[in-house]
Amino acid sequence: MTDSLYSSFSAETPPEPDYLARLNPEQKEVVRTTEGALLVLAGAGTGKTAALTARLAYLVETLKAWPSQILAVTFTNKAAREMQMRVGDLLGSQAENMPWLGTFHSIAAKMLRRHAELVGLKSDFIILDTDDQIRLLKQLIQGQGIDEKQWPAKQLAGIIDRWKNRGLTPDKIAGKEEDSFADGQGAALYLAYQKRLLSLNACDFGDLLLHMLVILTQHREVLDSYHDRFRYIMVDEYQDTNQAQYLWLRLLAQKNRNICCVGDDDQSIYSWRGAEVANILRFEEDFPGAKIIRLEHNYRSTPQILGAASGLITHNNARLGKTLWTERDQGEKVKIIGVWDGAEEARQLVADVQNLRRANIPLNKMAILIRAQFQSREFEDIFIAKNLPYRIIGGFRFYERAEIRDALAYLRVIAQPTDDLAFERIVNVPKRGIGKKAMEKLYQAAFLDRIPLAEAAEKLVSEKTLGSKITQSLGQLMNDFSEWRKSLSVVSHADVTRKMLDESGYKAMLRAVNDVQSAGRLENLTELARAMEEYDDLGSFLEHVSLVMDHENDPIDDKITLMTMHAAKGLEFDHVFLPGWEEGVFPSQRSLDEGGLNSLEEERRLAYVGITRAKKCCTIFHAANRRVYGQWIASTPSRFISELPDDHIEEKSLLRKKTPIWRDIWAEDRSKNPAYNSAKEAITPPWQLASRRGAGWQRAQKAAASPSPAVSHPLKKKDSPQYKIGDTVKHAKFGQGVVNEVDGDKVTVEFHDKDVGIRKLLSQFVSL
DNA sequence: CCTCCAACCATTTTT
DNA sequence: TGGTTGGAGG
Repeated sequence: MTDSLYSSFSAETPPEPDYLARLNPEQKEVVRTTEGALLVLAGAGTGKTAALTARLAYLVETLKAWPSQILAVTFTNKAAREMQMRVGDLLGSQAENMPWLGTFHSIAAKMLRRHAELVGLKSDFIILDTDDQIRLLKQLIQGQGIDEKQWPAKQLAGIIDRWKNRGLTPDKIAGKEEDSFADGQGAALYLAYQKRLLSLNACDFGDLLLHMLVILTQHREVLDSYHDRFRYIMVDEYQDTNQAQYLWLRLLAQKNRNICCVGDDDQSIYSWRGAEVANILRFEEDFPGAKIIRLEHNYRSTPQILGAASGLITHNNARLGKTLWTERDQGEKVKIIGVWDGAEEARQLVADVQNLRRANIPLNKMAILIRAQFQSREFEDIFIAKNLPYRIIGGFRFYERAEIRDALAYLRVIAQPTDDLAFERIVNVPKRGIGKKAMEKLYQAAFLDRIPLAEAAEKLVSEKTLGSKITQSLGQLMNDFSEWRKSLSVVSHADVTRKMLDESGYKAMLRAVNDVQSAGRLENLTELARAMEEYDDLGSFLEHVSLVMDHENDPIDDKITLMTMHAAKGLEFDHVFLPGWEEGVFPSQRSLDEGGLNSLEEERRLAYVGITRAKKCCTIFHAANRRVYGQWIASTPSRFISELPDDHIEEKSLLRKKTPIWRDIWAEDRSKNPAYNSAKEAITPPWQLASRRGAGWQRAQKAAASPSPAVSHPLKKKDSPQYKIGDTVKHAKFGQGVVNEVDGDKVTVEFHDKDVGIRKLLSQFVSL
């Protein structure tokens, strides 16, 4: 569209603003449909965020609402941040005042802090992490005299979480539900847990929404105030909402009814954590007269990739249905490569990567998407060996690492001496000789006087009721805490943190270990202090941590990305590699065992998400043999491969037997066996057999020498020559160093870089 | 109270 | 196979 075209009818219609002109007709319709309920079914790569942000800008620019009158919710902080940024680009300074753009949890927390007293909390309540939650539950379970081994706290945490996701308060747990834990004690434990949380002035994640639900249903005036405030509501990734979030939205939207939900039922991959696809499938019933707009013009992938993905997803039944199309050039077919085993898969994949790299394609444009974390090992090993820069997303998040959590616990105690859970966590880290017995005395003192643990500790120290050694070290700690607290008013909180990490002996403890991991841990702590500098004070930093829990790592470096398909949702790459497409791995046997057909469909949606991440090229791998729990297993290619339409794929087998007969096997099975789709009754893959057979069988198999790839593909031990003491060697990450000690295939190297220090590593990771 | 070894058991993950 | 965890022993 050109300017002249516009000017010709500008007399009646003013020219569209830029952000509208850039959109396609369907996207424009999304923007202009401001009143009433609207469901946008946005397929993968169809410019959903562009439409959503334009709609937000439009509402503000046409003066339908102030930025502060729009509620815009996302699931992740990343999505919220991106939306904030893009709205900022469109609206400029006006967008700075978007107080209600955020994740479900951050918005619910913000609301809850205003009305905390209505559910018995104070507005400065703390938000617990999963670790705290489990420790607390463990105490309650043991307190009830229940065998914690038979009924693990982790399981109860999961059950309570699911109850909360469904909007169920303890009084609503009845019948069968109660029985799901420790012979009917579930509901009682849930109630006890909620009481304990209140006494700690604490909340878990589920509570943020649950408490708000209670408040909004029981306090009309609060609900009214939000009805007046929010003229428009927008929800991203609606297919991921759980029952509680749905109820919360419905309450808030019930008066104005201006709610716009965006989602894609084909990309619903989080049912296992409470998301209900039903919410999106049922939208029209929930909001009678709702309008539905489909975004089907894909701007991301080639027709080949889209064709393969679309063909796959049609095997699902529970879907609203969309037909994606694209104007892009045909492109390459999806490649399917069969290999002998996991090691060859990794080697082959990396060879492909290096070919692309030689063609000057940056590593940033490539990604390896896996089903489960255990698959990452094989790739990490080869990345290090081949010196290929990589980035692993997910796995352990920064704020979930033990050392970071410990440091945060210290900070929490500094900020709030009443935070018992934090105190408990670090009182004996590093070791201060405060064990079970001393802790029992502390609990008792705290319980009798109804005071926090830290206060009880002060008391016992001054009364000298504990052993002299313990009194000494605990006294020192309490003293340190008050010193750190005091210095908070003198120096920055980041500096207090550095001081604290030193004086508490925490850093010294890590340094004393001196293994491969401790150096990284120390680095993380330094990074933590640095990250804190961006926050005004300790309180706001801790709030950030409990809600945001993420930590951007530099995406500027040219590295290949390795992550799960779950983590890849919403992202795109020119070249996508999908390894491990074998029955049992993907679709995951565990998932199938648990949820049957529904799970199979969810796995298929995950496969769809995986393929649609690719812009130009998509390569799928499957191995004939794989090691599972240290056991070699012959594996069958994934049924998903057989579901890809023939004309969009290109198969290559690197096995001796070139014929990919397995495709026919699946095809035959599908036509003959009506149970194909019911997962459980489908032919039993070897993987499943492995997980079901007892250890006795496994040993027998081992003795009988199951297919050993070490024979067919001898590992090139030449890659790791023998080193002598005194040799100067080089490591991809740690740089140069001198060999101190040789132990079989491991070497101990003293690296020149002092921050790295002395490390023991596999000799294959270093070179002369 | 701490350390060490055997027993155990292995998805996906955001907030 | 390998990481975690909890109980026994020092």
